[in-house]
Amino acid sequence: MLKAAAEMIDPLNRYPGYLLRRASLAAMVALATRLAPLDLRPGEATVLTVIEANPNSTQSDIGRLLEIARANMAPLVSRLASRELIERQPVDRRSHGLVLTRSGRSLVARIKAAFAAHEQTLLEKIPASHRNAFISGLQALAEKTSNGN
Amino acid sequence: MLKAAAEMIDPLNRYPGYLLRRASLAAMVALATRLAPLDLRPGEATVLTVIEANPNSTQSDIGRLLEIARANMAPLVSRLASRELIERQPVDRRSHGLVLTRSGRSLVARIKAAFAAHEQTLLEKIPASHRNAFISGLQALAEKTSNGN
DNA sequence: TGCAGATTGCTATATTATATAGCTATCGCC
DNA sequence: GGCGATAGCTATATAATATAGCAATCTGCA
Repeated sequence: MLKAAAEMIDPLNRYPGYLLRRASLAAMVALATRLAPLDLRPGEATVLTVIEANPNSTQSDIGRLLEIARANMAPLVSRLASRELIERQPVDRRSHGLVLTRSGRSLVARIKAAFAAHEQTLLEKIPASHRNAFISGLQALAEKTSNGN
Repeated sequence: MLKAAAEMIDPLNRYPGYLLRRASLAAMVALATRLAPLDLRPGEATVLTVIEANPNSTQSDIGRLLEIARANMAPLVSRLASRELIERQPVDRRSHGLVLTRSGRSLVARIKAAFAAHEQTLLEKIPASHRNAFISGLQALAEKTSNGN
């Protein structure tokens, strides 16, 4: 009486919202797998690339950009610092700017290679003629709803 | 020295994988908000619509279809049953088929309306000329990689 | 200039989704 | 008849995310 999933009616398979979730989940698993050899989770790798692109940003700045709550940035940054991938440069007595260390810079090079390979793998699944429409659709859905936070 | 997120360089804004995650997250929050008045989370609402479309499926069947682990289906189904939205019909002494109760059926009608409104809201953000390419792109990324599970 | 209110980094905690391990009872099939 | 697979379930682990609150510090305005 076991029913194979393929034999069941899935009323959701045409729903963009459902597909979006499934696609995102699959991509996240693939990315996490790719980053595992670097001992980084996707959020950590992302923060490192943002620090490279915006040296001396505070962790609040980065949290705002990536929509990571301040409370969750603290342990994340702390772990990166304890691995000596980043350093905290004092900005004032309350905050500090984050910069990559030498080993952070070399790790970011590997992260960017992993990201590029990951994105390449995703794009390859989509016919070239659809890629621009696909990406601009994602941008429209990902857009923040104009709250300054 | 506060940097507005808009002033920072975001090296990820052209990455489909990153956009996918942001879009999916935004859509999930919107859907959860829409379902909150029904006291349902997205997964529960989804399971109810699948039961309607596939009456008498076992919870293992449904878990396979939606990729929800058996271990996590148990409490989910149990909660729906305790709210008398579904009933368990014995199939054999080991498993049972799930069917909607009367109140489950009327709730599913409201769920489907909420889903339709949600999907409509998502689609409206995408130019009509891009929608087909967008959806087929999502389908390509969401596709399971041919493992029988 | 001095103070009120905002911000920073942080801890602690709660919620939710997801994943693994393992258990018993039962089923299907050879 | 019995072995391996499956169903449902509990307990537990991991992770991402969210809120509350706190002390130190900063900023801007009266």
